This record gives sequence, C-alpha cells and structure tokens, in this order.
Amino acid sequence: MSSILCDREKPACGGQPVSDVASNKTIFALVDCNNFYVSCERVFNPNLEGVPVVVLSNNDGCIISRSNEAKALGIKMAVPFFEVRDLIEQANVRVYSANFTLYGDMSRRVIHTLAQFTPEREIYSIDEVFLNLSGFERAGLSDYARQIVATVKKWTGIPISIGIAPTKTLAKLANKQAKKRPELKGVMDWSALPDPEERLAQIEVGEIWGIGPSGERRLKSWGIETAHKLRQADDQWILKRMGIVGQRILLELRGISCLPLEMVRSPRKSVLCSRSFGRAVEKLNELKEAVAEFTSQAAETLREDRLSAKHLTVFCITRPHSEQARTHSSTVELPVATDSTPELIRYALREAEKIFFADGRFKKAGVVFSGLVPTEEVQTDIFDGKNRGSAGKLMQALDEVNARLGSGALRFAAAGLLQSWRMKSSRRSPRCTTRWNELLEAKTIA
DNA sequence: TCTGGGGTCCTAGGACCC
DNA sequence: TCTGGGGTCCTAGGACCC
Repeated sequence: MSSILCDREKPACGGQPVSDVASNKTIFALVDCNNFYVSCERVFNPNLEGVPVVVLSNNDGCIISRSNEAKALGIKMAVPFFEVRDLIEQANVRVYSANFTLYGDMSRRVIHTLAQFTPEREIYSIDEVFLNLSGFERAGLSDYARQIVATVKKWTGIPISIGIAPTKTLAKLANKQAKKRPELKGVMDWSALPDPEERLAQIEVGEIWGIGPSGERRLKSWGIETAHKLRQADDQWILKRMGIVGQRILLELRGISCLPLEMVRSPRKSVLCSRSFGRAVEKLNELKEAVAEFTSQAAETLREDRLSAKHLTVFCITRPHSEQARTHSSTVELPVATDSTPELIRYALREAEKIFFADGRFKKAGVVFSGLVPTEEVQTDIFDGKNRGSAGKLMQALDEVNARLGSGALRFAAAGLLQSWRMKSSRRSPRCTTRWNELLEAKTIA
C-alpha cells in the first residue's frame, strides 16, 4: 500500500512476476463476443438471424443473453424470466435454456482464431479476451483489428467487437462504444479520439468496469457522476473513500495502466458447485443426494486441474429472495488434502447433516472446496492409513469412462438416481459440437 | 408460483501474541 | 477518573465481474 502512496510513477499493479505479464508498453485490445450465447445459438440455427432471441440461466431462471432485437424490446439483462414472459410471448421472442457445453466449445474456437494474430493474450472470460497489439502499430491498429473481426466471423460464425486503449479500463469503454456505433464497424481505438475528455464526460460512472451499483450510488452522492469527473478527482481522496480498487480505476481512466495483461492464468483458489432446486427440498435424504452430486461434480473439476482440497464447505439457502432468506454453512478441514470423490462425499454428507434442520424449505445448496494444493505435492500423514494410490486409479478410470460416454455415465449411488430436485432446463438446443448423438442434421427436401 | 452459477479481491473486525 | 500498542492471522461478508 505505502509504495502506491509514495511512488506515483509506479502503477498499483500488485506483485505479478515479470515473466507472466506483458511489458509496460502494452496496447490493450479487448475482444468481446457480441451477445455471445445468442450468437452461438445462431451459428447452428440461421433462422434466428434478425429475430429477437434470449438465452436463460440454469433453472430457466433469468435472462443471461439477449440479441439486439431483444434488447430493443426493452428486455433487461439478468431479469427474471417470469417477469418478461408476457412480453416474450407477444413479440415471439425465441427462448433457449443455457447450453454451456456448446458455448464453451465455441469459445475455444474463437480463442484459437485470435492466436493467429498475436502471441500475447489473456483469456478473461468465456466471451472476452485481452490482446496486446503492441508492435502492430505500423499495420494501423484499427485496420488490423477489423481484420481480426472479419476472420473470427468467417472462421467461427461469431461476431465480435474490439476496443483498443492504453489501459484495460479504457479498452472496456472503447469496446462498449464500438458496439454502440455501427459506423465504427466493430472497432474503436481510444487513442485515436480527437477529444477523449469530452467522450468521458458522456459516460456515467456506473458504466465503468469495476463500478457496481453500490459504488455508483456513493460516487453520485459526492457529485461524481461521469467518468470525466472521476478522472479529475483527487486520487488520495478517492483512495480514502473507495480503497485501492477505486484508486486503480481512477488511474486507469487517466491512461496509467494498473491492471497488467496476465497471460498465465493464476491457479484457482476454490472450486464451487451449487444449484438452485427445481422445487423446494424438505427431506434430509434429498439434500444429501444433491450434496453428493455437487461434490462429485466439483471433484471432477479438481482432478481436471490436478488439485486436491484441504477444506470442504457445504452450504444451503432457505427461501431466497424473501425476508427470511438464510444461508447455513459448515466447513470441515480434511486430515489430508484429497481429490477422491468417495472420500469427499463422506465428509460432505456429514456436513450436510449438520446444516439440515426440520421444517426447512431448501431452495439451493452447494459445495465449496478450498485450501487447494497440487495433488502431487499433497502432504500425507503417517497415520492416514488410506491406500491413496488405488483411490487415484479408480478416479482416473471413472473420469475416462465419463469423458468417453458423457458426463454422468458413471455416478455414485449417494447422488441418487431420480434426482427429482433437479433444475429445469426445458429449452436447451442440441450440443451440436460435443455430442455425437446431437450432431446437426442436413436434410434434403425432395 | 416463478429471481443463475462460478469466481476473485478487499476490508473490517476479532483473536491472539508479545 | 484514567486499563497499551503494534503486529499477524483468520474469517465473514460485501462488492464486483461475466
């Protein structure tokens, strides 16, 4: 902290190792897939072009992706489905349940295509990648970016937008502008603006990356309503009121990069699997079934990353979205970190029993693994007495079978067979790119 | 009636120690 | 009357992101 206060020249980046981050002359380009999930659905169903389309979250709960036509109807992001159901029926909006298997695969294709254009990339999320375009100035940054837009569209079918700027925060803003203004053809270079100050004055603070609803309320209460005003604010004053996060945003708006391009993904710190139930769960054995299922799924993720967990938390939520909504949780420290599903299930079920209470109506539950260590570095205990080698082989065999026959082909009995608490997902499109039996079919009409 | 899921980072406050 | 102070570690909860 003190280094930030004393040394204004030094950006408040935190301690990334030099080799993992790009040089300080990074030219950030944020690639963002337009309406990503909807665009994925359109790739395999061209009838969806030009008509309003939305994609729903798990459990068919909220709207999580909207086509431009759906946005124009006034359907807001993250709004509960039931609130807009009438509007959706009236306007004949096409509705899809989320198909994350398909979206994940399409994301990999986009990233692979981007790799043709620059070696320095940070995969930020399923639909966003930061690139370093430093070294491509001679080609003309905007021209080069338009070439990227055209290639990604041609090779994957996914439309993207690119914002270019000296910091990530400005690149985010540039990207928004690129989406808003069709005449920019999907690309905006912030540095090429004749009057960036004026542009910042038109942007509300709530639109800035990192300023959420609470930050927006506080800033506005101090009379800071636009990105321009925040940029002009005293950074020490902001530091005192909004902490290091607020100060970083302010500096980034001034063009001082505080958030480097992180090309190496930092190791994950936790694995979580949770679901809302399709209906309220009231029986202990159903809660235990669900907890066993979530544990088994999260353990699969652990093994994919070759990690073992030292701590396990089980939580459940009773009656959310109401005044009595409560989270109950219980954490156990394992004697030896593990990635073995049956062992983890044993501990998880014990915690589930602790948090269960009669008369509870459970709406959601989940399992969190933390204290993650690489499996080959696990500290064993001489009094452990478990044959960890054979447990490892069993898990490997299980993962191989499930990889070949589809996730869930081999399951643990503790997770139950009926799983009547399972969520709704009634409108899912076929997993065209990852399931043989859901391949797209071409039909000839006689 | 019906409101996602998976993550990270930061801060405040309590416990504890010397 | 008046009850230290500084440091570390841990945890819970808030805020934010996509």
